Amino acid sequence: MLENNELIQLAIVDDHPVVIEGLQRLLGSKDYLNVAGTFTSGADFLVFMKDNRTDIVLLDISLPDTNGMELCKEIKKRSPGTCVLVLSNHSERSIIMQMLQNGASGYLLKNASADELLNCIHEALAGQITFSNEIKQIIARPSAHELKEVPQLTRREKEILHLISDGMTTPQIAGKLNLSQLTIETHRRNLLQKFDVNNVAALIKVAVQQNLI
Amino acid sequence: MLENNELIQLAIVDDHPVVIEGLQRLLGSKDYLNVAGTFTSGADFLVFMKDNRTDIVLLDISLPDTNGMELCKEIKKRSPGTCVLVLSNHSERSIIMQMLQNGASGYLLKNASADELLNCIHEALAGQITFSNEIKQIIARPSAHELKEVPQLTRREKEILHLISDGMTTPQIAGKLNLSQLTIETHRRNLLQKFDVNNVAALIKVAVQQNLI
DNA sequence: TTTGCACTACCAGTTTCCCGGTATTTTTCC
DNA sequence: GGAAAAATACCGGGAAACTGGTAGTGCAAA
Repeated sequence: MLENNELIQLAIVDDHPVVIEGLQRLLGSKDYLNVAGTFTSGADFLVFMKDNRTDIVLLDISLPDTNGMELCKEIKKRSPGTCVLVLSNHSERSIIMQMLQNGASGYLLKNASADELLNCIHEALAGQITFSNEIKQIIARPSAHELKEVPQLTRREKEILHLISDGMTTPQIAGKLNLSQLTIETHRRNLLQKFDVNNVAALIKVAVQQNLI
Repeated sequence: MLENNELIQLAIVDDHPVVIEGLQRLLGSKDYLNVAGTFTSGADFLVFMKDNRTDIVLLDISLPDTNGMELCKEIKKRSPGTCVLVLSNHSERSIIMQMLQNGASGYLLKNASADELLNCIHEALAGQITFSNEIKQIIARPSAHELKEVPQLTRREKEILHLISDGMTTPQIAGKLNLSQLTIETHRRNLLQKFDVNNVAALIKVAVQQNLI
């Protein structure tokens, strides 16, 4: 917890110097925070962290020397109290969610406004999970972001999709619904076709990612 | 878009009268919105909507006559301009995400504070996707909410999990990684054991839901 | 240096899934 | 009431997945 009137120590990790400079100009003018350091590599930041309290780090994912996902994990491991706010051009739902799972407190795309960035910084420091509006949109409706159409499923298809995702086999589903195994097979086939995938692993992945399950 | 000084028309749909009453007390005192109607059934609300502009509806999921998921879809179908803000005791990630996919603009649990509710109402009306803090927490880190431990995966296991979720078969993965099919089979076996599931469908569902993919 | 973990590989048998479609009945909606 | 959509069922063959384990090598950490 920050003491009253103590400056927020903020670090920036991004492989593009112009991004760092822009962020410095924006954030450097705020009298409640101190841009304690800026880095173009993950390794340099990890060294910095050893001797410098960092309340929050604005972290890009694409770095020359490290995988941002692993770096995020490593930051949280070494300094659990440091908030990681991802600032990235990667807008894939999968990357967003994995970064959150690896300990990031928040995620914004680089096109977020200055106000949004500042707001997210404050929310993260307040202990909240924080997303920019565009990230919330991606999380809520990934298909809209990917310009894909979510397949329209019939009542029975939805039911069977859920049962498949619970790990039930075709014989088990047939038993539960009192239908022929061949009927279940046809529904599975139809599901694979509607989602344009070849097997159940890809089907379930897309269905969960598109918030159908 | 609301005209300046025009009251926000808000409806409440919940099967518990005490919840409705509490919300009315809270919201009824706000001079910028009008509690246009309260309903304990989905059907009644749909009838109401026909003749009454509703800018935002606070919607429970468990209703006596309808499935809240389908009701949400139906509301958005009949009146796309109406914001649906889910107010529910259901905290399962799966339900949250399905409601969002069905068109809800936001989601809060019933234990959210008055301030959070009001804030979410404003964000939803501003065209944003909005979550209470607890919902963001659940979305970001479902395992923490479910008091489950996310399995620790080795580097190879992660790689193979991703490839499986992309729909690749064991022979295909073996070819891609230059490993024996039997090696891939062992990794798959280990993944199933770590996640305590019986097949790949359940494996991928849990992995995506826990934000590992 | 030793121990433990990760990774690789083995393999036969059984079960399940996917593929190539086609066809009939029931339900829903206009 | 009719058309269209949804649901049900068919079925053999081949491929893939799952199951029951066991075992050896290399690397990392203590």
